[in-house]
Amino acid sequence: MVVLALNYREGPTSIREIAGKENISPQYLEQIFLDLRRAELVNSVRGAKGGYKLARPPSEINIGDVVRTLEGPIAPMECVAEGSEGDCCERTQECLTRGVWEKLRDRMNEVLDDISLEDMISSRNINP
Amino acid sequence: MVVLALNYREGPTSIREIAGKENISPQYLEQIFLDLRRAELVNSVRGAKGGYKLARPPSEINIGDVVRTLEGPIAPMECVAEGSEGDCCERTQECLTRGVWEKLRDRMNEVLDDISLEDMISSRNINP
DNA sequence: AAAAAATCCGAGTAATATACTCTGATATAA
DNA sequence: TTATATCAGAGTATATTACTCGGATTTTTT
Ligand code: SF4
Ligand code: SF4
Repeated sequence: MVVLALNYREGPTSIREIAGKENISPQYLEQIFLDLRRAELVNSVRGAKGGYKLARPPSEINIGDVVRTLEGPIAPMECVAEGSEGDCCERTQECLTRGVWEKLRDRMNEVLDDISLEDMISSRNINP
Repeated sequence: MVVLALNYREGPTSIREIAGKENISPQYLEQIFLDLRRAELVNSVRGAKGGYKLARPPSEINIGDVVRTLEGPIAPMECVAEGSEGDCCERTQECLTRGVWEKLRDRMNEVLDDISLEDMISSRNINP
């Protein structure tokens, strides 16, 4: 996604190109981009001279969206993951630990939702 | 550890007792407590009527210490884990993503280091 | 003294997740 | 027509991790 952000003004970028730059196998990268496209974070152009490009400007795509798309809900424990409400453990009521995971989960999402691809390529807002 | 915090004034608590309360197998719990003792978060008393007790008051034991002891370094990616400086990836210099993981790692540690066992059993400082 | 109750310790196992590959189909440009 | 791409689903293989097992040691109770 960082490579696509850098190429945002250009035409589509092919998997081959990105895979070469980042030392990832094209086949694996392909799976990743399929998920990104289904989540509408990128658009695809099929056929020769095709490839992928960001669906929105880099400033409007945050890392939280990317990570949640590729890795699922951001959570330190299954029981506080978005979508698994209660079905993971029967003692969610009396559990004194759950609150910790909820707080951690919320901070994690905040951090990642607060960084955009634009921030990453301009190295702003990440390390002071 | 929450159970030990609740029993802090009493004598040592046995694995059997905790395992029963929390629905964990005693054998597994044993392994966990061995690590906690080696990290000097708990003291052990061997023999009949023995068990474990917190090495310090609940207010002086934070969740970060417990988690790092049992799960290793708190980090969203291997390459930003404490102790794996550089040896995980050769492109740490030009990597634009690493800064994100560093920031996330720091915030995660901050959250967990800021919650003590005392906070958990009194349900303060966790959920407003 | 013997038995019971507990921690100590090193291995070993089994299920699961995840990183990654394979094969083929479809679409588009040259 | 050919080369270059994405699309798609299934399969594999490795590593982690949750968990177990067997036996030794220490202390209390009988
Ligand atoms: S016991 Fe608490 S922390 Fe553990 S899975 Fe259940 S609700 Fe979550
Ligand atoms: S490429 Fe960057 S984020 Fe990935 S392992 Fe290397 S340093 Fe870490």
